Amino acid sequence: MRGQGRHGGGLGRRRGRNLLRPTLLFLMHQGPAHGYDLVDKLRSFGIEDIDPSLIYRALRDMEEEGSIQSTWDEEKTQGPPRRVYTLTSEGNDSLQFYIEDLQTTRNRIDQLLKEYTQHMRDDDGQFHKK
Amino acid sequence: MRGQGRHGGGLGRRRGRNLLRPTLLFLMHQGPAHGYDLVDKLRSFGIEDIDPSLIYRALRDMEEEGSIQSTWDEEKTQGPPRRVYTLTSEGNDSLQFYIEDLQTTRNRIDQLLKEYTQHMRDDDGQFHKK
DNA sequence: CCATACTAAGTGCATAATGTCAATAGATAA
DNA sequence: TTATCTATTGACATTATGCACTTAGTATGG
Repeated sequence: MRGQGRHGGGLGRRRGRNLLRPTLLFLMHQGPAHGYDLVDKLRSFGIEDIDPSLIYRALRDMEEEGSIQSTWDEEKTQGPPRRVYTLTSEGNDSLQFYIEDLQTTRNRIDQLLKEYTQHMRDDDGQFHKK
Repeated sequence: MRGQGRHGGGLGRRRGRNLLRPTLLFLMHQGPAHGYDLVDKLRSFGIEDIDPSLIYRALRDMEEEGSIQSTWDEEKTQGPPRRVYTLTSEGNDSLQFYIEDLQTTRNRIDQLLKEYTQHMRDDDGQFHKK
């Protein structure tokens, strides 16, 4: 499996990293979906300059971790058969962890940006050699 | 050099949510500093469960990239000699890129969190099998 | 029928980023 | 002189990400 070994249900080393996984989990929280659709839905979250293989990979990895499950779609498609991914309750838990993690991440980014603009206002955009 | 080749002044692969480098650059924007001090100052930005070697490494890498410069401190210390790191104007530019990047990252996190709470309110916390 | 394009998913390899642990070495105080 | 804190560095392993390429089914037009 790619990625960390989970310990105690947390996000392990995936803490504080990118938005792909949490966004995927969120999308599947809304209902089952195919990889190909997810590639498209991710666009509206700003995840667009990404090779589709990364998304398929994330899905496979999350399945190995037990966050989602897949079966082949019964219905006829415009091409080869599609996998339908469904969130498991472990995946739902994982999503909760991600959400909390993202909240603290956002707070930290906020703090940095705030202190930055504060500093810029006080000191007029110059960095100080001394 | 560790890390990406810079192309056109952008952040390359270093975009997203890792706050170490932008925070370091911000701290040095306020004035020169030693690695050992920076390790400490980072705590107030929530960066505390981190091995100091990662910070020293980030500093060395950023020096190779030209974002900062170092000299050995003249003054006597409580231990071995210390490096003093100073932001360069390239580093200042880099900080600007990071700030902008963090703004868009925050917006995306915001969007995800908002849609998530929205979805939870509408659909009562259940994920949907169908 | 055949070329082309789109749909759908997966593989392999390379490189970049991150983490862990230990080593070195000066200063200080017991 | 042993231990502890200061200060930085190095080696090695693991994890994450990006890119190029492959496989294959379906649809469409000539």
